[in-house]
Amino acid sequence: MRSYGQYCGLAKALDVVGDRWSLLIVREMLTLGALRYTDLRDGLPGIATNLLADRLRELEQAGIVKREEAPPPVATTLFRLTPRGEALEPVLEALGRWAGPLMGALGARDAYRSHWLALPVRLYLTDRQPNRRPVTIQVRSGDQPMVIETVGGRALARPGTATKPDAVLTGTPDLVMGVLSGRLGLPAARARGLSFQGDYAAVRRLQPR
Amino acid sequence: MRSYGQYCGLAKALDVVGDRWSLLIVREMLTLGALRYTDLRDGLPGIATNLLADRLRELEQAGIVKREEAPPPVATTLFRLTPRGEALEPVLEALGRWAGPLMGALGARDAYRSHWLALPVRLYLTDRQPNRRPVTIQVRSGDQPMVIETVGGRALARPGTATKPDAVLTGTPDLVMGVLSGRLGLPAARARGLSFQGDYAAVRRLQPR
DNA sequence: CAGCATCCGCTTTGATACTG
DNA sequence: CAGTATCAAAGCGGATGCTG
Repeated sequence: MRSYGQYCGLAKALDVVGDRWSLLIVREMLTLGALRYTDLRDGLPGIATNLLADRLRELEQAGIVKREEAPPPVATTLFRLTPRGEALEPVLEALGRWAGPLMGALGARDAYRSHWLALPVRLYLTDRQPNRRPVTIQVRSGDQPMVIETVGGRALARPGTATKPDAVLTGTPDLVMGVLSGRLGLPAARARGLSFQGDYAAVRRLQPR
Repeated sequence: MRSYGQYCGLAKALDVVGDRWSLLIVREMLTLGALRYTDLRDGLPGIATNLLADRLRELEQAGIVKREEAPPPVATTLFRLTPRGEALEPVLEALGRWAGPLMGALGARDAYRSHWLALPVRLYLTDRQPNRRPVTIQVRSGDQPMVIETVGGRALARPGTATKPDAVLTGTPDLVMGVLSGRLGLPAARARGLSFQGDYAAVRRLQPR
């Protein structure tokens, strides 16, 4: 990106992360940690491969991303956020929170990856009964199953399958997100196609903050 | 901006405010309130006028900016943030905070407008002795004089001149910002060309949070 | 296959000139 | 004052090719 050439913090920040795709690349690594080039590409549907390579170079130059050689037997390149890159979390949080009202029904052209659930779950959901036993919720939406677990008053989502989840949500991501956030009641979500099994109270322990 | 086409809050937010210049336009209105087209242009050195017109239209469409007809005798168009636009403040705050380390010495090609001081002062400075009488600091840097005043434990900056300021800072914006933030000591700033008169303790009451 | 680089058409941006 | 018009340059998206 060309510099704005303004002595202003906001402009300087945008000089570095204001390029198209840059913050979404940060999102991927903030969500999943160290990633291979191809994993990044899969998590960023729509990006041109040369742009991904360009951005990774620029972010590396800016000290936001570092490149690691994975040890054998994998022997591949891994991309990971530096501490400076991780420090962008409050920025993504603020933007994501502001975007709340924009997350309506899933559009016909909207791509979705299951792991995109992890960031909002971690940043915006709390466990309103942190002293009871942890809750496990299985989500089936998108390209892979996800598990949401509560730990220490917070909620975390990771790819995987739970053995005995308290609840299972299956359906499009807008319905799943709607129910998890409490924005959408269970009957309304079911009417729109969500499949729900288990204990709804387990879901209601999660609360936006 | 073309949509990323991703069902993810961050991507949806960037669909709306990720365009080049958009957040800087928001900065201007968040800092100064309702503004005329030409005032906006003056506060955004480097923007092409057609781009400013385009962005204002897009931001208006997105419900972030509204257009007002100023009453006579002014009879001009004013642009102002809607509540939805003002809700972007935490985003600018997070980005600005992250940019701290990027605000080194003023670059040869960096433009500067005095009122850019207002946002960092309001968002990052507190009065560490809120119960004492308010402090007034005059800043002379850039295109117009600015006054910083403490009120209710916070600091505010506005264009203008104080009659009897506790301190007066004159010099390049990097030195002024350095001294105000405490990042730069007074002797070091003076050695680099800052002119300081008055009570340094008044400045030291301001503290980054 | 992972990790790019190159090429090409299209869109966006930037600089400047002009207008009601 | 508040834009529109025009045109060149840069950036982006998509396809494809190359290399270890």
